Amino acid sequence: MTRKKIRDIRHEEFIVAALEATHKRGFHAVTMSEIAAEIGATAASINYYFGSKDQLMFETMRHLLRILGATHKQYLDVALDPKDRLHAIFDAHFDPRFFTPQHCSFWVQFWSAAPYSAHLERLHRINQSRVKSHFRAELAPLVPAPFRETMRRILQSYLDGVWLSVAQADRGIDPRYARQEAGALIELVLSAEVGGSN
Amino acid sequence: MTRKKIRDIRHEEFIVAALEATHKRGFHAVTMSEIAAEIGATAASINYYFGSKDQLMFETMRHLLRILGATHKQYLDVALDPKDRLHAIFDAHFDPRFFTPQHCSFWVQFWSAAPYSAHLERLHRINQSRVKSHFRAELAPLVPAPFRETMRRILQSYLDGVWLSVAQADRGIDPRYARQEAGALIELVLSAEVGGSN
DNA sequence: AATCGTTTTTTAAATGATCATTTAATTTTT
DNA sequence: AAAAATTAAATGATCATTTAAAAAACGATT
Repeated sequence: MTRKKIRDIRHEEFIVAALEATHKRGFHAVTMSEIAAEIGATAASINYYFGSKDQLMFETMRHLLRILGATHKQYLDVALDPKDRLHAIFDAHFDPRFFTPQHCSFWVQFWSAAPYSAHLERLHRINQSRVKSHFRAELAPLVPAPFRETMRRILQSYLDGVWLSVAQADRGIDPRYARQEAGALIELVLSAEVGGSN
Repeated sequence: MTRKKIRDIRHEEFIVAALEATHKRGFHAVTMSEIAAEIGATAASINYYFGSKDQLMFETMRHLLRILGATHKQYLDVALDPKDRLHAIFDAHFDPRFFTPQHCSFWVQFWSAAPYSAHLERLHRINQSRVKSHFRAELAPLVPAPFRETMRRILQSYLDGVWLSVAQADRGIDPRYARQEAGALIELVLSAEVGGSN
């Protein structure tokens, strides 16, 4: 049953290689040869399979988005109440599979390059609005309408900021700690009505 | 009294040009010629004044850090109580002079490239710990010790995340709105003790 | 299982383009 | 006239991508 086509195997391998090599050398500095060398292959075969360097990077990001989506789904499936569902967003982003300098640094560098490529920008917009609508949906039963949008922005900016910091800290951050901290912020946000307008 | 040396004038001009051109074309994509063209000069003169492209980028970031520091100082000078002082950090980062796609996008791209250059990394570390210690100092009289470090991280990640989002939104965000939102987060953080441990 | 032709995969080398940087000469300022 | 500032052109290096050939995998036929 190991009927996997070579094509699919290579696809997977080169994407992993792209993540690794990019983390080592930087999104723009990394060369085709370096990526290929990561799996003992040659630059030309990247083009054979992906057509171009840009396309490889694009597919690599799509791969990250796919596993992020799947992970999020897993957490949603076991969420019991609205608060769990809100936690699920952070749990997914802070899942050990993702929450590594490798992924976060690819992520940050990719997005910071996005505004300069229609191709990448589109992917960014799609992902951004996906996350946005998830946050909105989960916050709806938890936070009264007047504050809701503000709280969403706060949570979302915080989330981005944490990834940014992981991208820069080469030792990474313990996922458990990140979740705990996110939990603290969620508690704050949910107590907003109580805190009132000081 | 216009005794400004040509050297200083060009320095200033090229830094502005670097910001503008980088915003248009991206940190890595932008070329020396494009930056020079921004002020009707030629690539060679950038090297005459700065020695290299990297050095120009480095100086440009130092310039941003300088005016951020000066702006922060201004706000601190009129702060009356600890809460004002905490606000001052956000007021500085969200000052109209800074809070533009141009600055934020240079900022984000620069930092995302920082881990790959000892030169840039050093600058990053210095700035990072500067901001960290400011946050710590301002939070000290406001938040009890057990929560303090968590709150600091939340605020700091949030701050980074907002800049990231401005870098990507090409129309920018109204500074007044950003400050208001930061104010809301500060209120949440300061009410933490009340909210207690749920 | 061995052979041979076909297709797929891989590579080494060639191509071509882009740039940062250097150099040497020119223009401008002092 | 000397020094400073500027530039056009040359240099040299780096890469992504293309090309053409080699190697490996495959499959049908003995």
